[in-house]
Amino acid sequence: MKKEENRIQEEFDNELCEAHFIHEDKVMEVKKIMLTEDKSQALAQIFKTLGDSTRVKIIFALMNHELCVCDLAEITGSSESAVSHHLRLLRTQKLVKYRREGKNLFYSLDDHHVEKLFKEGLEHVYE
Amino acid sequence: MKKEENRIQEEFDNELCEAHFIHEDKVMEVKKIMLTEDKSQALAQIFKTLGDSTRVKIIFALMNHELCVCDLAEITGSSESAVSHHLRLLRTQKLVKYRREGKNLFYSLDDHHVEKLFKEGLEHVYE
DNA sequence: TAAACACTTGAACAATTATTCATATGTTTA
DNA sequence: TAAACATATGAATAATTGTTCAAGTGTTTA
Repeated sequence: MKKEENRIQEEFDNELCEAHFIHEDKVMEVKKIMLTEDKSQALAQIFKTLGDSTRVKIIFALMNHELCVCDLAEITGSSESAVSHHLRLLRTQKLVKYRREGKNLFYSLDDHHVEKLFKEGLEHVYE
Repeated sequence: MKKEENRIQEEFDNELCEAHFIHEDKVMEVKKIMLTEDKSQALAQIFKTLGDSTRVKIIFALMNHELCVCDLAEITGSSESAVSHHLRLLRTQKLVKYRREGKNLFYSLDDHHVEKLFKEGLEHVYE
């Protein structure tokens, strides 16, 4: 993650030597349409969330069944605590939701947009 | 990343208390179709690669223009060295390629499958 | 109502990853 | 051929993240 100081330093650099960049026209053009810092980070965040093999397994499992934490622990081969931490992350990003039934919390997917993204990724893995 | 010892421990646990898991039927069913460890990690790896805002910017930029390292450094607002490290990662994963033209290396995308994935992610960000 | 159960949570630790810095490589230009 | 340039790279550091462990919450059951 980039620090504020760097951005300032870099803006300072720009003023001193604008002619330094090889393809100013292309750079300007790309800069015009470039994603904002917020969008870039939001996009990176989604991918980051899917970028862990335990969470990949959790999502794959939930694409097929509503499941409780200990089911997911068994399926993914991780501890219930680890799974619970992952589910918290997925929950705060609104990718999963849950309902309580007695002692169990049943988790399911809460974002079919991400499901589409996930399937697109799957296709890549299967060539 | 999960350690080998854990997997062994957990298989040991299974033998001792199989009846422990709440929804054996669902669990069995999901286990049957579950991604292999390799596929899960490969899938996680793709997402992980896209899960960094600097790389997001690099890919977005390259979707629009073939660009050299110092252009990308300017566009993303990171140092040339940092960009170069990111490009190496993208290169080893065959997401980008480059051609040399004099002193410059021009980078471009090398995997339109990932481009599709990226665009799918973009749609998510733009709601 | 106490014990058992399913799960959550915070803190600590370990592993991974991004960035920087210094140096190295390959190319062009003076 | 030396200097300048564009980029790559390895090592070091800093930040982030995944997992574990111990303790906590809410629910059911004996």
